[in-house]
Amino acid sequence: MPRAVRERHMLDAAVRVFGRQGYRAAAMDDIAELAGVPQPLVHLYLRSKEDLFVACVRREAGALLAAVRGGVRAGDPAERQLRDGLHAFFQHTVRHPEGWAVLHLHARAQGESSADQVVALRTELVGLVTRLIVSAARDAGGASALGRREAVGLAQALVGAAESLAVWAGGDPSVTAREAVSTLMDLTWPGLAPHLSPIPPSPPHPHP
Amino acid sequence: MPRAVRERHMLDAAVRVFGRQGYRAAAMDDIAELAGVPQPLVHLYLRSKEDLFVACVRREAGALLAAVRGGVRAGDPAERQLRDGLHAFFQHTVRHPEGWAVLHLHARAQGESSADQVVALRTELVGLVTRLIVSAARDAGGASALGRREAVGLAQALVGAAESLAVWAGGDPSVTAREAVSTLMDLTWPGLAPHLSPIPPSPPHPHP
Amino acid sequence: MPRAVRERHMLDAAVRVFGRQGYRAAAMDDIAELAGVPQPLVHLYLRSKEDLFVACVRREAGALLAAVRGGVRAGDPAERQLRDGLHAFFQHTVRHPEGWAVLHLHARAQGESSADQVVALRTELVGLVTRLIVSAARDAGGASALGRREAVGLAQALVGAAESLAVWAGGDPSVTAREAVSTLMDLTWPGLAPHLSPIPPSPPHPHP
Amino acid sequence: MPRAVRERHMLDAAVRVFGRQGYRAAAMDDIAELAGVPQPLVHLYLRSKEDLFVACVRREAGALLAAVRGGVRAGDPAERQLRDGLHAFFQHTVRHPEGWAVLHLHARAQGESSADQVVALRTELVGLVTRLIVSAARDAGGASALGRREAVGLAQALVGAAESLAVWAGGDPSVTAREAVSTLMDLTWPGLAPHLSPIPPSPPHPHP
DNA sequence: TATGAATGAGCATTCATTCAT
DNA sequence: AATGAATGAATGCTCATTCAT
Repeated sequence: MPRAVRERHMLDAAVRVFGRQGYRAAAMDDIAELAGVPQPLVHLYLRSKEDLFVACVRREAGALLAAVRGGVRAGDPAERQLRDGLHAFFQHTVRHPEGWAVLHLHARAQGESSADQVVALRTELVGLVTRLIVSAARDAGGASALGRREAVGLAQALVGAAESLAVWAGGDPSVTAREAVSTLMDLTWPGLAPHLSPIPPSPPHPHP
Repeated sequence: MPRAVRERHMLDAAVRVFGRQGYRAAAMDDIAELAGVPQPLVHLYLRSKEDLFVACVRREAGALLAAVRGGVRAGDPAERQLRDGLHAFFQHTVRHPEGWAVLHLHARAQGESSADQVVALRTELVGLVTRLIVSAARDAGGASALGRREAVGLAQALVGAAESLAVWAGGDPSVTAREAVSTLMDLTWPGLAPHLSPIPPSPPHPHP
Repeated sequence: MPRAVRERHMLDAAVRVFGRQGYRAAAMDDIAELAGVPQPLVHLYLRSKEDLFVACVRREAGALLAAVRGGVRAGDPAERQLRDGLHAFFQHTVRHPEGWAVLHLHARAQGESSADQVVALRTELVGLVTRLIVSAARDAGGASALGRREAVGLAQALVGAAESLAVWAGGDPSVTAREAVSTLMDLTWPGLAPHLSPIPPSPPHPHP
Repeated sequence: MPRAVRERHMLDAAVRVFGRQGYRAAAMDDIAELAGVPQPLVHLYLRSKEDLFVACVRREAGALLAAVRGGVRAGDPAERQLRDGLHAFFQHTVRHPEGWAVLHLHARAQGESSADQVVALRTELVGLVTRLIVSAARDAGGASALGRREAVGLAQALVGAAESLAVWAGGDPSVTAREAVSTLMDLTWPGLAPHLSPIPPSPPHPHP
């Protein structure tokens, strides 16, 4: 069996165990057993428990980010991009609950190196949203003055709301990704739209 | 020294240590030392490490909830109540970073009993917001049909956004509680208002 | 059982195990078992394996040095002091073979801190002999020019010879401490005496 | 590359690593890496860690013995032979510090098989000196009765003194091999000479 | 009641050694 | 013959918890 695939098995197992038990409570023995390999092999491949954890976090962060990026088409209008990005986000977190738990629950509470990965992920996501807002606002002409700092604040709030809904959707199977998107867009698009479009779409929510 | 005050010292110390190190990494020795009591006394008063942790979570959750409740006046209009509640929330989390870390970072990741406390806290906060929305919507007449489930979703998103901004404000001293409130209200009030007022109050952002 | 005596038992056991197996081969478990205490207690009392080893070395070095010092009377003539010191040295090393093994065999080969203890012990012993030689030479008048460096060299050789004979005597029960003293004095006194007495001591130290 | 030379490289590396770290602390990995060969090859050639160590000890013991033997001319007078042998001894130990460390510091502290090699080396050296003394004494006629046992004792002391001076010279570059020889001869020759020369050669230190 | 002392269980990590090629 | 890969065994150490006073 090639090394790469063995290593992936180990990471899979590690994400599962770390996601369920947290860093300290997770035993290297359990991870090795779940991966079906002798425990020293885990050390041979991934050096130490901390390195293994950081590798998990990095992989899951990368996967989530890729999912979000992959769900968005660059040329689309801002609202479309936002909806698509959120949809991809919810779909990914719901489909990978342990990875999401590692990122959202455990990685921030453990050593610097793993927390940094999460900070980087958040920075990336916030940046994505911020860029979307800023560039759309620029297209909208000078109508509304929206500074960089304000945009970042809005993006922080948006990402936080999305995380919360991801947990909500993850814990209740009756909540679909699509519903989470609608909920979040209903709540925030009216506040966002005026900054992003030249003419207020005469009634913001046209209900004839 | 009366038992109650000794016990409070222990909880203070425990919140500090748990908040900084997390559940597993925190050593009972450290907590006892910081509290200035011999370590078996902690067991005598709080039974076990897990019980101690749950007690911390319960106390901090209660304090946060009390702060939010205390910041709101019942008769005020919905927007006022929301703003005041958020302000109290941000102020409390910023002023009690270790307690906030225990609640936000660690409590959800450790055993059922502590996670339950956080769920209860969230349920309470979400309920607060939900009741605000629902009752305001009821006052607004049948204008907009907003079901309980939709209201819960919105509240979840709102609370999540608030948590995110609390972390943001906690990590950057230049961000005031007031700015966090504005940011969140700017983002979400336009989406909320139509449901809460009889007449869509002359479009929130008047664009002639 | 008082702490001091428990700790001594641990050191006794440690000296035995370290003396027989060397530092790395010695297992903390073995030491604890031989001492009749649970293994974490050893860590509680003596912190770490290295600290335990250093404590052993320090104790054995101190004991050997005390034995040598205790065997010598300050006012006696140089030859008498040398004989008595050597006798005490051989007697002690033969009676405490494991302690001697720790000092002579293992302590110099392990970390700095333990090697330093041995260096200190040797420095002390060499200093003892050097002072004996130098002061006796001074008493002898300017007859023979014996510089400090030469005296140190002679002392180094003497101590080395003594160590070798200690191993010899330790390995062969038929060799008594007294015989080891005679052997070493026969070999070295004729070379030493001329430096230490004004007139080739028809009686070396005339006591009228 | 022929097997013999590969094997020598391994022994070279092993002596370096063993000399610096001691038996247990030395890792087969380090030795293999320093020798520039894959680690299983070391096992293939030298069977096991212990065998490798014994091979090192045997080689270094042989080299030291050869150096001493090579420094002495058989027909020379006893004093000359002793001086030359010591000179060769000091020169070799100073020039091969790691080999000397293996022999003097580590080999005696590890398993029987390596300790035996050191015993054999010492026996050889002691035998060399003993034969020198005994045969010179025999030449000297019955003047002094020097039994075998006495001769062995003297030789033990002499070799021990030499070892001590070797360490002294090894640790202080200002001490030359020649100075070490002088020091040791000054100390011991007066005690040795009477046994080795027909007529106590007009007392070594003339006492009228 | 309160405390100094003790202990049993668990865990990450290292290393010599051996397969499978 | 020679090597990359794998593994079983062992070890130092920490910590929550409980006695004995």
